[in-house]
Amino acid sequence: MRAAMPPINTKNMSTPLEEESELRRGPWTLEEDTLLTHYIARHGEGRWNMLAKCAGLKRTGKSCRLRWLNYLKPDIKRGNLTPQEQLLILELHSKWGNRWSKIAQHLPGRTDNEIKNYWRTRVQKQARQLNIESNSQRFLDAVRCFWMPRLVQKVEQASPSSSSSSSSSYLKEMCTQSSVPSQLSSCCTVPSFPTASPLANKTTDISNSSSVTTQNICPTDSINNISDQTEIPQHLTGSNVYGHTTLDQCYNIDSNDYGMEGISFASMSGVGFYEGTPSEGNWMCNEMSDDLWNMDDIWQLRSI
DNA sequence: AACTTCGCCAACCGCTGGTAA
DNA sequence: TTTACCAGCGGTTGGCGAAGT
Repeated sequence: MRAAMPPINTKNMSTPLEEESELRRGPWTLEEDTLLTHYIARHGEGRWNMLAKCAGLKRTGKSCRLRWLNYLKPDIKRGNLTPQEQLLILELHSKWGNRWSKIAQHLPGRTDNEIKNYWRTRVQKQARQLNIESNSQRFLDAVRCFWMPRLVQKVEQASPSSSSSSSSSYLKEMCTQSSVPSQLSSCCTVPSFPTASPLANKTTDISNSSSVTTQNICPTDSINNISDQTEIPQHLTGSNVYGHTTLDQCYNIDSNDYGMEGISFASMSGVGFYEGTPSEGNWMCNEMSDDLWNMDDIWQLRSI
């Protein structure tokens, strides 16, 4: 956690109007944090504009609210997102799109800002590296076929105490820990990767691989059944999500092609998804910095 | 050691919807 | 019904530290 610093940058320079009203901007100081925290402890949150004045803060109500919700609130969780949380974000984003606050409601202690930042810095980075739009169906497919199984795997690895070998039990646990309803618990089993060492033939067209057993990963119904009192726009759900086919399709990891039917190398090649040899920087083999979605990692899984 | 680039994330901005007057 | 205000949301910016050269 970065310590709050006094405003020193130009962004914090007050305009004449702001000087007149003495409104402060930029990073919060410890003193301001204390003022806000103590005031809310005594009077509760809400009515932010009034709160800002009454607490003696030279901040807008909006600024106070943001500071409280994203930083000072006692139940804010700090540190990296767990694989469970990442998985949940990917799932819920595929369902709801950029509804950050809505997604955050299912990740206790995490803020919409944090999730939004995660998406922008981690997820969209992968999209950039794959040279595809982060909201495209291709990217969605890639997320489901590679990243999510990887996360499920991580969840499994992180929970060795569980007696069940099925990822669904871990996800049940995950759903129990978070506020996600248990409907999600029926989803997500991991594809069993072949045991042959993958690293020797990274350039092999994996659509030719044949020894993967079929298992389902996160049926859409499970996600769709997440309790949701509000209407979900049609374009964000099911068959119309991102203007494409149903979410279910890619969840079926086919025994012959890793569930790659929607993300085949042939279909990728047309958009630069897979072109040339590993040394040419194609998406399979370039050095992705994010170990959560590194094809080397994915290949290594096959030898587990 | 100095400089540059990159990634993270706190905070701001503009917009929207709800509500009270 | 209209207007003004407020809370909340999602998009964007920019500072800082880490990593790379």
